[in-house]
Amino acid sequence: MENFKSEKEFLESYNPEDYERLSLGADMVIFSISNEDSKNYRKLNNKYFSVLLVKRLDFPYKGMWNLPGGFVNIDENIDDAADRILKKSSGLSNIYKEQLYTFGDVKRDPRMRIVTVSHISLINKDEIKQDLNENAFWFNIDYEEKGDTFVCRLSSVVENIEFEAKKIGDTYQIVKNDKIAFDHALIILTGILRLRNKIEYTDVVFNLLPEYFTLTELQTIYELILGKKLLAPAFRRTIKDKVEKTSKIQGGAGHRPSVLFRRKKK
Amino acid sequence: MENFKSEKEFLESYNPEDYERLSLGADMVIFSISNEDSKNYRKLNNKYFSVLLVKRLDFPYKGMWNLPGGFVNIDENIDDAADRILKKSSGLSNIYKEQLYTFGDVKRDPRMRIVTVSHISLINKDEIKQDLNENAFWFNIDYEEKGDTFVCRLSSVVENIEFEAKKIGDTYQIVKNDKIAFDHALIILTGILRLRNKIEYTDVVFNLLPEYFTLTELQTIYELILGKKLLAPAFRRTIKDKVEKTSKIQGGAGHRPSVLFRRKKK
DNA sequence: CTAATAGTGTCTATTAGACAGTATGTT
DNA sequence: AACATACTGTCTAATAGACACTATTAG
Repeated sequence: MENFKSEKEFLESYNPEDYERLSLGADMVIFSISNEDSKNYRKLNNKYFSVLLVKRLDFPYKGMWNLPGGFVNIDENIDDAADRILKKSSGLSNIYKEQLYTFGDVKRDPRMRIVTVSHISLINKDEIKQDLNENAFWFNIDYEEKGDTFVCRLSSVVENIEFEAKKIGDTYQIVKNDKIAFDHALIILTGILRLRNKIEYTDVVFNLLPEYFTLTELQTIYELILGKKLLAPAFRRTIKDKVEKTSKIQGGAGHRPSVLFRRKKK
Repeated sequence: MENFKSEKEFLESYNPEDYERLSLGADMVIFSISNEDSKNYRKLNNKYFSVLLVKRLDFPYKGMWNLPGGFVNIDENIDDAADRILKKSSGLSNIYKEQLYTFGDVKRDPRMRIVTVSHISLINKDEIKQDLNENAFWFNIDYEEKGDTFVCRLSSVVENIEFEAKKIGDTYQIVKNDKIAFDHALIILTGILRLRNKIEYTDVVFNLLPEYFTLTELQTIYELILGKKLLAPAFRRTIKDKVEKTSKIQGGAGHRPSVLFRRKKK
């Protein structure tokens, strides 16, 4: 190595082309809650935990589904690329997002070496004002774990998808999948697990909700994400410091109306 | 976009050079536990939570400290690059590691766009058989948090370092640092926080220990990483399902000898 | 014996789980 | 009135925190 007198001198002689380079992408696992109107006036709406997927129109994996994503530009921060993709897919800005994991196996993309920084994002999809891209659909997530096997069913108006993963040590491996492109099934799985874990010790759930909500709605969302039922008294006890009662009331259904709560700011 | 008849045809026409590319690195936050012999025959050894840093001999940031790291080769998985760097810095293979976070701000490296996938790794440094690189040193970590401020002191035989970060929302920002290169202070901080969090609900600690250890040693390591004292009876209660008593005993000091435990495998 | 650490018993406080019961809208 | 959900009271079980006490070694 040559001997440079100063950092400035070093930088001027430095040629980035000397190193092999690759492409960097950002993929977004955008989660939200979907409502299905109930036919029975007495019953509450059905709620679903859902994820946004886009149908691929081009090779590779043409006709299969993938996560909203794109390349990180050479002069763009990863965070900014993630925000740009979120904005493009939903029209929304200032959305909750966090980095999930970076997937970079050499052959994950058949075109060339593309490393992707995956993110999860939580949105209240009722805030989306624009129409979704015509190839983008919300898929309701239903998953179960039996021992080391994780089975995930994704259902939308246009297609039903099922994939399966096996836990080997600390990592999961996709063992069944024929409709999700690239390694995106693994990314979705990683996102579900991250959110399930994080919902227990953070306040991220509130990003899925409108400003005012009932405690039953909040509990249902916890149940959907955790994949199990909770007992109301215990749930209300643990959540009580995070929310505050408002004077608003949600009525209109064939049963006792519910008080609307709001996230408590400290 | 052209119309391709098959995935094969598409791939043959695809030119990776059409996209701007960048360099990918992998940096390793290698944690271990250091022992300092006690002068008083009655007293236990002092233990420290420590991290491996390397002095930079070249520009940029010549003379400052950085994490062991390197580039991810174009035909190399990120995991394999991380293992290669671990092997190079410690001589060890099959070490515990996990991906930490991907840092990719445009200007994080003055040379060019380098995105780095940081990892944490936990080792028992007594297993290192080879000499460390002459510019690599173990730094004992001592940190404290006061409100939103995180102060971290790193001390080694050759240098003492202090850096400070402020919490803004969910993220930390380095506000004082003059001896750590690049954004590596932030990476170290992120690693400490991740480990502190993870030690509470996983079994990763055991990667820092030899096969046989005393419960007091184990408790001390928890205390060092968590940055607070624990009560022995409560600690022993919570840890008891993860360890098993052996018939070995650690004596030789001026006090009651201790039973050696081992990690319980299921 | 003494200093220093190892290890246990037990009381109390806090938190989680379970279940039963009461309350209150709309049709 | 009846259904469906909203919401609360309270008992019990499990877990965490605190402290005091006993045990055991080298010198």
